[in-house]
Amino acid sequence: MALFLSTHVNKIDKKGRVSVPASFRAELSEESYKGVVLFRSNTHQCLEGFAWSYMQEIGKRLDNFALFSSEQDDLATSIFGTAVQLPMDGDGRIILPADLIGFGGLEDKASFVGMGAKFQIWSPENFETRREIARQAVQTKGLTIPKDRSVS
Amino acid sequence: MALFLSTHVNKIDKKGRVSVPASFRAELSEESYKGVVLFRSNTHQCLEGFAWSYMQEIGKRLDNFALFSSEQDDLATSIFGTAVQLPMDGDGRIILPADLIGFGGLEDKASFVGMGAKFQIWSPENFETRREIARQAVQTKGLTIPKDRSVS
DNA sequence: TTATTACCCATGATATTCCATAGATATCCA
DNA sequence: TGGATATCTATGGAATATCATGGGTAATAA
Repeated sequence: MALFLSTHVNKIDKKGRVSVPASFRAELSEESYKGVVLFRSNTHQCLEGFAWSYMQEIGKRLDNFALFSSEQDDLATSIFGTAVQLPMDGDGRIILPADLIGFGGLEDKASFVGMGAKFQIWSPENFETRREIARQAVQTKGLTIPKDRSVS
Repeated sequence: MALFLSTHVNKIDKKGRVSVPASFRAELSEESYKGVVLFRSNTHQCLEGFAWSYMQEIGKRLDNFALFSSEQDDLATSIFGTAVQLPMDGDGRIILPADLIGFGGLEDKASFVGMGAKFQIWSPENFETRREIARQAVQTKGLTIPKDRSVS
Protein backbone atom coordinates (compact mmCIF):
# COMPACT_ATOMS: atom_id res chain seq x y z
CA MET A 1 0.00 0.00 0.00
CA ALA A 2 1.19 3.48 -0.78
CA LEU A 3 2.23 5.57 2.22
CA PHE A 4 2.14 9.30 1.64
CA LEU A 5 4.31 11.28 4.03
CA SER A 6 5.25 14.86 4.80
CA THR A 7 4.06 18.16 3.37
CA HIS A 8 5.33 19.62 0.11
CA VAL A 9 4.44 23.04 -1.27
CA ASN A 10 4.49 23.25 -5.06
CA LYS A 11 3.62 25.97 -7.47
CA ILE A 12 0.56 25.98 -9.70
CA ASP A 13 1.60 27.46 -13.04
CA LYS A 14 -0.61 29.48 -15.33
CA LYS A 15 -1.69 26.37 -17.18
CA GLY A 16 -3.01 24.88 -13.93
CA ARG A 17 -0.19 22.39 -13.78
CA VAL A 18 1.41 21.34 -10.51
CA SER A 19 4.16 18.83 -9.80
CA VAL A 20 3.17 15.84 -7.70
CA PRO A 21 5.94 15.63 -5.07
CA ALA A 22 8.67 13.18 -6.06
CA SER A 23 8.20 11.07 -2.95
CA PHE A 24 4.49 10.70 -3.71
CA ARG A 25 5.33 9.70 -7.26
CA ALA A 26 7.65 7.04 -5.89
CA GLU A 27 4.77 5.60 -3.88
CA LEU A 28 2.54 5.68 -6.95
CA SER A 29 5.10 4.05 -9.19
CA GLU A 30 4.03 0.58 -8.08
CA GLU A 31 0.49 1.31 -9.22
CA SER A 32 -0.83 0.02 -12.51
CA TYR A 33 -2.47 3.38 -13.23
CA LYS A 34 0.07 6.21 -13.27
CA GLY A 35 -1.97 9.08 -11.94
CA VAL A 36 -4.12 10.15 -9.04
CA VAL A 37 -7.78 10.32 -8.13
CA LEU A 38 -8.97 13.60 -6.63
CA PHE A 39 -12.22 14.70 -5.05
CA ARG A 40 -13.63 17.33 -2.76
CA SER A 41 -13.23 16.79 0.96
CA ASN A 42 -16.49 16.42 2.85
CA THR A 43 -15.09 18.04 5.95
CA HIS A 44 -12.53 20.64 4.92
CA GLN A 45 -11.91 23.19 2.25
CA CYS A 46 -9.37 20.98 0.58
CA LEU A 47 -9.02 18.20 -1.99
CA GLU A 48 -8.34 14.57 -1.23
CA GLY A 49 -6.24 12.27 -3.37
CA PHE A 50 -5.67 8.55 -3.65
CA ALA A 51 -3.95 6.01 -5.71
CA TRP A 52 -6.40 4.35 -8.05
CA SER A 53 -6.12 1.03 -6.24
CA TYR A 54 -7.28 2.63 -3.02
CA MET A 55 -10.53 3.65 -4.69
CA GLN A 56 -11.29 -0.04 -4.98
CA GLU A 57 -10.71 -0.42 -1.26
CA ILE A 58 -13.16 2.40 -0.59
CA GLY A 59 -15.66 0.66 -2.81
CA LYS A 60 -15.36 -2.49 -0.75
CA ARG A 61 -15.87 -0.62 2.48
CA LEU A 62 -18.93 1.11 1.10
CA ASP A 63 -20.34 -2.34 0.38
CA ASN A 64 -20.57 -2.85 4.11
CA PHE A 65 -23.45 -0.42 4.16
CA ALA A 66 -26.78 -1.84 3.26
CA LEU A 67 -27.36 -1.58 -0.46
CA PHE A 68 -29.58 1.37 -1.35
CA SER A 69 -29.33 2.79 2.15
CA SER A 70 -29.26 6.54 2.29
CA GLU A 71 -25.82 6.45 3.92
CA GLN A 72 -24.33 4.50 1.08
CA ASP A 73 -26.07 6.71 -1.38
CA ASP A 74 -24.76 9.88 0.23
CA LEU A 75 -21.21 8.63 0.50
CA ALA A 76 -21.14 7.17 -2.97
CA THR A 77 -22.47 10.40 -4.41
CA SER A 78 -20.03 12.64 -2.61
CA ILE A 79 -17.04 10.44 -3.29
CA PHE A 80 -17.47 8.63 -6.56
CA GLY A 81 -19.73 11.23 -8.05
CA THR A 82 -17.26 14.06 -7.76
CA ALA A 83 -14.00 12.20 -8.17
CA VAL A 84 -11.77 12.89 -11.14
CA GLN A 85 -8.97 10.75 -12.49
CA LEU A 86 -5.95 12.85 -13.37
CA PRO A 87 -3.10 11.46 -15.47
CA MET A 88 0.47 12.58 -14.81
CA ASP A 89 2.55 13.98 -17.62
CA GLY A 90 6.09 12.81 -18.33
CA ASP A 91 7.49 15.21 -15.73
CA GLY A 92 5.18 14.07 -12.94
CA ARG A 93 2.69 16.93 -13.12
CA ILE A 94 -1.09 16.91 -13.08
CA ILE A 95 -3.49 19.57 -14.29
CA LEU A 96 -5.87 20.72 -11.58
CA PRO A 97 -9.35 21.37 -13.00
CA ALA A 98 -10.51 24.93 -12.44
CA ASP A 99 -13.50 23.92 -10.34
CA LEU A 100 -11.32 21.98 -7.93
CA ILE A 101 -8.88 24.89 -7.68
CA GLY A 102 -11.86 27.02 -6.71
CA PHE A 103 -13.24 24.53 -4.22
CA GLY A 104 -9.91 24.20 -2.45
CA GLY A 105 -9.36 27.95 -2.30
CA LEU A 106 -6.09 27.46 -4.14
CA GLU A 107 -4.20 30.26 -5.81
CA ASP A 108 -0.62 29.99 -6.96
CA LYS A 109 0.60 27.38 -4.48
CA ALA A 110 -0.62 23.97 -3.37
CA SER A 111 0.38 22.07 -0.23
CA PHE A 112 0.41 18.31 -0.73
CA VAL A 113 -0.14 16.77 2.71
CA GLY A 114 0.63 13.09 3.19
CA MET A 115 -1.98 11.26 5.29
CA GLY A 116 -0.78 7.70 4.99
CA ALA A 117 -3.01 5.90 2.51
CA LYS A 118 -4.34 9.17 1.09
CA PHE A 119 -3.21 12.76 0.76
CA GLN A 120 -4.80 16.18 0.81
CA ILE A 121 -4.19 19.32 -1.22
CA TRP A 122 -4.54 22.63 0.63
CA SER A 123 -3.84 26.26 0.13
CA PRO A 124 -0.65 26.69 2.18
CA GLU A 125 -2.15 29.38 4.43
CA ASN A 126 -5.27 27.36 5.23
CA PHE A 127 -3.19 24.32 5.97
CA GLU A 128 -1.08 26.05 8.59
CA THR A 129 -4.28 26.77 10.51
CA ARG A 130 -5.51 23.24 9.98
CA ARG A 131 -2.22 21.75 11.16
CA GLU A 132 -2.42 23.66 14.42
CA ILE A 133 -6.06 22.65 15.02
CA ALA A 134 -5.21 19.01 14.40
CA ARG A 135 -2.23 19.18 16.74
CA GLN A 136 -4.37 20.60 19.52
CA ALA A 137 -7.12 18.05 18.93
CA VAL A 138 -4.61 15.23 19.26
CA GLN A 139 -3.33 16.76 22.48
CA THR A 140 -6.59 17.69 24.18
CA LYS A 141 -8.54 14.60 23.16
CA GLY A 142 -5.55 12.45 23.98
CA LEU A 143 -5.79 10.71 20.64
CA THR A 144 -3.38 7.85 20.18
CA ILE A 145 -2.81 5.19 17.61
CA PRO A 146 -4.49 1.99 18.77
CA LYS A 147 -2.22 -0.88 19.52
CA ASP A 148 -4.15 -3.70 17.89
CA ARG A 149 -6.33 -4.03 14.81
CA SER A 150 -9.66 -4.43 16.65
CA VAL A 151 -10.86 -0.88 16.21
CA SER A 152 -14.15 -0.23 14.49
CA MET B 1 13.04 -4.07 16.64
CA ALA B 2 15.56 -1.28 16.83
CA LEU B 3 16.59 -0.16 20.32
CA PHE B 4 18.07 3.30 20.58
CA LEU B 5 20.19 4.01 23.65
CA SER B 6 22.23 6.80 25.20
CA THR B 7 22.74 10.43 24.19
CA HIS B 8 25.08 11.69 21.49
CA VAL B 9 25.78 15.30 20.55
CA ASN B 10 26.70 15.90 16.90
CA LYS B 11 27.33 18.99 14.84
CA ILE B 12 24.91 20.41 12.29
CA ASP B 13 26.91 21.78 9.36
CA LYS B 14 25.92 24.73 7.22
CA LYS B 15 24.03 22.49 4.80
CA GLY B 16 21.90 21.18 7.66
CA ARG B 17 23.67 17.83 7.64
CA VAL B 18 24.22 15.90 10.85
CA SER B 19 25.72 12.47 11.50
CA VAL B 20 23.36 9.88 12.94
CA PRO B 21 25.25 8.37 15.90
CA ALA B 22 27.04 5.18 14.93
CA SER B 23 25.21 3.09 17.52
CA PHE B 24 21.86 4.24 16.11
CA ARG B 25 23.04 3.36 12.63
CA ALA B 26 23.89 -0.11 13.82
CA GLU B 27 20.30 -0.52 15.02
CA LEU B 28 18.99 0.74 11.69
CA SER B 29 21.23 -1.52 9.64
CA GLU B 30 18.72 -4.38 9.81
CA GLU B 31 16.05 -2.18 8.26
CA SER B 32 15.20 -2.50 4.60
CA TYR B 33 15.06 1.28 4.28
CA LYS B 34 18.30 2.98 5.26
CA GLY B 35 17.14 6.19 6.81
CA VAL B 36 14.88 7.62 9.47
CA VAL B 37 11.47 9.24 9.80
CA LEU B 38 11.32 12.48 11.77
CA PHE B 39 8.43 14.59 13.02
CA ARG B 40 7.57 17.31 15.48
CA SER B 41 6.90 16.15 18.99
CA ASN B 42 3.39 16.89 20.20
CA THR B 43 4.58 17.41 23.74
CA HIS B 44 8.07 18.92 23.66
CA GLN B 45 10.10 21.33 21.62
CA CYS B 46 12.02 18.52 20.01
CA LEU B 47 11.92 16.13 17.08
CA GLU B 48 11.08 12.44 17.24
CA GLY B 49 12.58 9.77 15.03
CA PHE B 50 11.72 6.22 14.04
CA ALA B 51 12.82 3.52 11.72
CA TRP B 52 10.73 3.43 8.54
CA SER B 53 9.22 0.04 9.39
CA TYR B 54 7.71 1.55 12.52
CA MET B 55 6.00 4.16 10.39
CA GLN B 56 4.44 1.48 8.21
CA GLU B 57 3.09 -0.14 11.35
CA ILE B 58 1.50 3.15 12.38
CA GLY B 59 0.05 3.49 8.91
CA LYS B 60 -1.64 0.11 9.16
CA ARG B 61 -3.10 0.89 12.56
CA LEU B 62 -4.40 4.22 11.41
CA ASP B 63 -6.13 2.54 8.51
CA ASN B 64 -8.35 0.78 11.04
CA PHE B 65 -10.07 4.02 11.95
CA ALA B 66 -13.26 4.74 10.07
CA LEU B 67 -12.41 6.46 6.81
CA PHE B 68 -12.97 10.22 6.92
CA SER B 69 -13.55 10.23 10.69
CA SER B 70 -12.27 13.33 12.44
CA GLU B 71 -10.05 11.21 14.68
CA GLN B 72 -8.29 9.66 11.73
CA ASP B 73 -8.04 13.02 10.06
CA ASP B 74 -6.49 14.73 13.09
CA LEU B 75 -4.01 11.95 13.71
CA ALA B 76 -3.02 11.58 10.09
CA THR B 77 -2.52 15.32 9.71
CA SER B 78 -0.36 15.72 12.78
CA ILE B 79 1.64 12.54 12.30
CA PHE B 80 1.95 11.89 8.57
CA GLY B 81 1.48 15.46 7.50
CA THR B 82 4.41 16.71 9.52
CA ALA B 83 6.71 13.71 9.24
CA VAL B 84 9.59 13.58 6.80
CA GLN B 85 11.47 10.60 5.48
CA LEU B 86 15.18 11.30 5.55
CA PRO B 87 17.61 9.03 3.73
CA MET B 88 21.11 8.60 5.12
CA ASP B 89 24.02 9.40 2.86
CA GLY B 90 26.95 7.04 2.46
CA ASP B 91 28.58 8.49 5.56
CA GLY B 92 25.55 8.03 7.81
CA ARG B 93 24.33 11.62 7.75
CA ILE B 94 20.85 13.03 7.31
CA ILE B 95 19.83 16.53 6.23
CA LEU B 96 17.55 18.26 8.71
CA PRO B 97 14.96 20.38 6.88
CA ALA B 98 15.05 24.05 7.83
CA ASP B 99 11.52 24.05 9.28
CA LEU B 100 12.34 21.17 11.60
CA ILE B 101 15.55 22.88 12.72
CA GLY B 102 13.39 25.86 13.58
CA PHE B 103 10.75 23.84 15.37
CA GLY B 104 13.30 22.05 17.52
CA GLY B 105 15.11 25.26 18.41
CA LEU B 106 18.31 23.75 17.02
CA GLU B 107 21.36 25.75 16.10
CA ASP B 108 24.77 24.23 15.44
CA LYS B 109 24.46 21.11 17.60
CA ALA B 110 21.92 18.32 17.96
CA SER B 111 21.50 15.89 20.85
CA PHE B 112 20.30 12.45 19.75
CA VAL B 113 18.51 10.87 22.70
CA GLY B 114 17.74 7.16 22.60
CA MET B 115 14.23 6.31 23.84
CA GLY B 116 14.03 2.63 22.97
CA ALA B 117 11.97 2.12 19.82
CA LYS B 118 12.20 5.83 19.01
CA PHE B 119 14.65 8.61 19.62
CA GLN B 120 14.48 12.35 20.06
CA ILE B 121 16.58 15.21 18.74
CA TRP B 122 17.04 18.20 21.05
CA SER B 123 19.04 21.33 21.25
CA PRO B 124 21.72 20.33 23.81
CA GLU B 125 20.80 23.17 26.20
CA ASN B 126 17.07 22.42 26.16
CA PHE B 127 17.73 18.76 26.71
CA GLU B 128 19.72 19.32 29.89
CA THR B 129 16.67 21.06 31.36
CA ARG B 130 14.36 18.34 30.12
CA ARG B 131 16.56 15.57 31.53
CA GLU B 132 16.40 17.10 34.99
CA ILE B 133 12.60 17.53 34.86
CA ALA B 134 12.14 13.93 33.74
CA ARG B 135 14.42 12.67 36.48
CA GLN B 136 12.45 14.49 39.14
CA ALA B 137 9.11 13.30 37.73
CA VAL B 138 10.22 9.69 37.90
CA GLN B 139 11.36 10.22 41.48
CA THR B 140 8.36 12.06 42.88
CA LYS B 141 5.68 10.10 41.03
CA GLY B 142 7.40 6.78 41.57
CA LEU B 143 7.01 5.89 37.91
CA THR B 144 7.81 2.35 36.87
CA ILE B 145 7.66 0.37 33.68
CA PRO B 146 4.72 -2.07 33.48
CA LYS B 147 5.40 -5.72 32.97
CA ASP B 148 3.09 -6.69 30.11
CA ARG B 149 1.89 -5.03 26.90
CA SER B 150 -1.69 -4.38 28.03
CA VAL B 151 -1.12 -0.69 28.60
CA SER B 152 -3.45 1.65 26.75
C1' DT C 1 -10.58 28.41 -35.70
C1' DT C 2 -9.89 28.52 -30.68
C1' DA C 3 -9.08 26.38 -26.57
C1' DT C 4 -7.40 22.61 -24.21
C1' DT C 5 -4.32 18.90 -23.49
C1' DA C 6 -0.09 15.96 -24.33
C1' DC C 7 4.65 15.81 -25.07
C1' DC C 8 9.33 17.63 -25.27
C1' DC C 9 13.24 20.16 -23.78
C1' DA C 10 15.96 23.83 -21.02
C1' DT C 11 17.40 25.60 -16.65
C1' DG C 12 18.31 26.92 -11.88
C1' DA C 13 17.95 25.33 -7.42
C1' DT C 14 18.31 21.71 -4.43
C1' DA C 15 19.60 17.25 -2.97
C1' DT C 16 22.55 13.28 -3.28
C1' DT C 17 26.85 11.03 -3.94
C1' DC C 18 31.63 10.87 -3.66
C1' DC C 19 36.13 11.88 -1.85
C1' DA C 20 39.42 13.89 1.67
C1' DT C 21 40.92 14.71 6.37
C1' DA C 22 41.52 14.57 11.25
C1' DG C 23 40.77 12.69 15.69
C1' DA C 24 39.66 8.83 18.41
C1' DT C 25 39.61 4.05 19.29
C1' DA C 26 40.89 -0.51 18.53
C1' DT C 27 44.20 -4.08 16.97
C1' DC C 28 48.33 -6.25 16.42
C1' DC C 29 52.90 -7.76 17.14
C1' DA C 30 57.54 -7.68 18.80
C1' DT D 1 54.13 -3.12 27.71
C1' DG D 2 54.95 -0.01 24.20
C1' DG D 3 54.40 1.57 19.93
C1' DA D 4 53.16 1.26 15.24
C1' DT D 5 49.33 0.43 12.27
C1' DA D 6 44.75 -0.06 10.96
C1' DT D 7 39.83 1.05 11.55
C1' DC D 8 35.97 3.72 12.69
C1' DT D 9 33.73 8.06 13.25
C1' DA D 10 32.55 12.73 12.54
C1' DT D 11 33.12 16.45 9.57
C1' DG D 12 34.15 19.46 5.47
C1' DG D 13 33.98 20.34 0.64
C1' DA D 14 33.32 19.30 -4.36
C1' DA D 15 31.18 16.85 -8.17
C1' DT D 16 27.06 14.87 -9.87
C1' DA D 17 22.15 13.81 -10.25
C1' DT D 18 17.39 14.91 -9.38
C1' DC D 19 13.48 17.90 -8.98
C1' DA D 20 10.42 21.67 -9.74
C1' DT D 21 9.32 24.86 -13.01
C1' DG D 22 8.84 27.50 -17.30
C1' DG D 23 8.14 27.60 -22.01
C1' DG D 24 7.47 25.71 -26.71
C1' DT D 25 4.98 22.98 -30.07
C1' DA D 26 2.20 19.34 -31.84
C1' DA D 27 -2.05 16.72 -31.24
C1' DT D 28 -6.95 16.79 -29.97
C1' DA D 29 -11.52 18.41 -29.22
C1' DA D 30 -15.30 21.63 -29.40
